[in-house]
Amino acid sequence: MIEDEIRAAVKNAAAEDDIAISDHDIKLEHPALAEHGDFATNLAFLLAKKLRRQPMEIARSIARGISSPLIAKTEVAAPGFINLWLSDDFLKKETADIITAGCRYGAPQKKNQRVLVEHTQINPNKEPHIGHLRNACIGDALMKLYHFAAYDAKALYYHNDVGQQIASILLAEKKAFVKSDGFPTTIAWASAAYTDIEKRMEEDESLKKEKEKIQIAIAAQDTKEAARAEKLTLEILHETLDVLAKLNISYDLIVRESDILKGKLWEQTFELLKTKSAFYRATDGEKKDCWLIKMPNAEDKIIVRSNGVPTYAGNDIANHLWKFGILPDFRYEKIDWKTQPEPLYMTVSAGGEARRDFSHADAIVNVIDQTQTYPQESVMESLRVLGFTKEADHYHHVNYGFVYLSRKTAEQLGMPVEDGAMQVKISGRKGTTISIQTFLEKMKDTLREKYGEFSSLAAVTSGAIKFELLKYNTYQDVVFDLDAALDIHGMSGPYVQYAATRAKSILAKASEKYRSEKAAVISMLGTDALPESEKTIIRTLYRFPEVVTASLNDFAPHYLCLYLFELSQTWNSFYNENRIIGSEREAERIMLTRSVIQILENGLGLLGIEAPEKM
RNA sequence: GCCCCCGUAGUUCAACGGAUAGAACGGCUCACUCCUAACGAGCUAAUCGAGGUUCAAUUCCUCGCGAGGGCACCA
Repeated sequence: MIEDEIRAAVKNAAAEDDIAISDHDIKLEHPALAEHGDFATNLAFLLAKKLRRQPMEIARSIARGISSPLIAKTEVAAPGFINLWLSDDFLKKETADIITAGCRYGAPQKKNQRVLVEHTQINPNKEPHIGHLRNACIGDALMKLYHFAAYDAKALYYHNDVGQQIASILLAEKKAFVKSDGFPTTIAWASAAYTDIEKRMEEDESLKKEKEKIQIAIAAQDTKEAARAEKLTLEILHETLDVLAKLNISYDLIVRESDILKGKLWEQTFELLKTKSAFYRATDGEKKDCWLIKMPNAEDKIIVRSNGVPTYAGNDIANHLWKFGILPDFRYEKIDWKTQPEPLYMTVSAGGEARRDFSHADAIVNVIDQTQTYPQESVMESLRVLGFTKEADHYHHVNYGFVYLSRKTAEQLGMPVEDGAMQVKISGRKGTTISIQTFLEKMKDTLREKYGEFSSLAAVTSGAIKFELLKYNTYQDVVFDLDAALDIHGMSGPYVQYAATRAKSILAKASEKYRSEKAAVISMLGTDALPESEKTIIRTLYRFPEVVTASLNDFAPHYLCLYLFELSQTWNSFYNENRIIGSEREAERIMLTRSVIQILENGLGLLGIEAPEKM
């Protein structure tokens, strides 16, 4: 990459000056102001103390020695920055590279590592809402980034089919206080029935007891309750995945919690843990007879209840030991639900086939909301306690914040809004929840009202919602505003999509002779100096690979959103001021247009967003 | 009480310890016979407070204030 070459040039210059530095010392940044160059380094400041010399003097002396065909100009700026300008040759070559590399441009170096990305994992008693969708979008974007970097990445969906909320739903089904007819989907019914039965149980002890019986029956497996739980939760899961499939979000493997139980993964985990002193049994007090894991920075976490049943954290430790290939593998069965892209696998406890590609992970990424940081840390700590420190270090909890709805959006969706509230929290209990389906329909209606029916309506809706959910720091709570998401004027998916569409439209009109890759490369490498307006675009284009790498390293898809928006702005501004077809630099500008389209497509693709031909 | 996260224009968000804190929306202007105007240009306005570390702090440390979350034998 360009940065490595610049580092080498700086290093050589320093060496000439008898200053030994490693690549690691040279921090490069893109200055905020164009007048400070394309790259800047603060190297002189870092060396000043060590060398007992003035930063300015060091900077001058190093800058003098910098020589590279990539660098056109070097300047020293007070109080000691070294500023570098890229050469036209580099900018031209890079633009040509974008066209030759095509959809692979920006891909980080190949890593032969397996990453398991667990995301979405919605409990089957909840209708998927926009908060779940944020999770799915983050997970899916990370998956695409990993695939782009040629990791062996798999998307896992953890299917919780034995929890106590399943027992509640089974009870609700048996009692039929809420009839299933009248609900469009099983999940819509389950969600409503669950809320209803939970309320009733608060007032009725006998219902509670009945539920506990069901729960024990489910846990025992091999019972009719367990069979019903399996069937019903799979039906709900199927519906959930259908909704996500409509947004092109898909998975490779469904891990069923029931299979963790059937495979006795917990029992094996328990035996391992018991050999460690940081895992202990409380002998008195409130937590008498519970097994806990010592937490260095928090209260010790209960892993096994006093009745001997593991908590969720316990099963999750087992789950992760499996992921790293420490515990024996599951069996797998291919499932075909027609609506998801194949192949989609599911764990099974018996039958099926053996596969080695779903465990033995080099790294784990769990997209799980912020409230679960403590249990996640307990899983990580357990790995450490068991001596799997390398695995614990490669365990990443990508936490993300709540999605609130803006007051206006909540009102548009007909949700109850408290007086004076600027934002509305999604809560099943308060009745302020809204399904992804309903949300998407509302967005489509809004677009139809504004622009009428058009071919890319679905792509724009999907792009709008994904971009809006991905454009923020994951760990921040965000306020979702429907109009902002759809606003072509703002920092939105449609804005970026529109920029791509307009560029594509130019290409479609361009003369045939400019369309080939060869023509592109030749024209870009011409000898004329690049006009400033074109340079501005290329200066944004060549940063794409850096942004991809940073997004991946920081688990931060929002870097890509910010970048794509900036590129779109730069492009729109250029488009507005400069004629492309028919200009004296027609060939070069058409090729520039091609590069812009390529980057927008590559970048949007990583976010799971289409760049439509027409809008 | 302990732990975590957050506090930046009126609003929603950026900013790897760097140079004049960026955008977007809103408001106020301008522009629009021209490759998709669903575009573009300009103006407006902000780092919660007090110390400290540093050549340099929105960023790191300490304290305070404010908001959210966690500290379940729920998941």
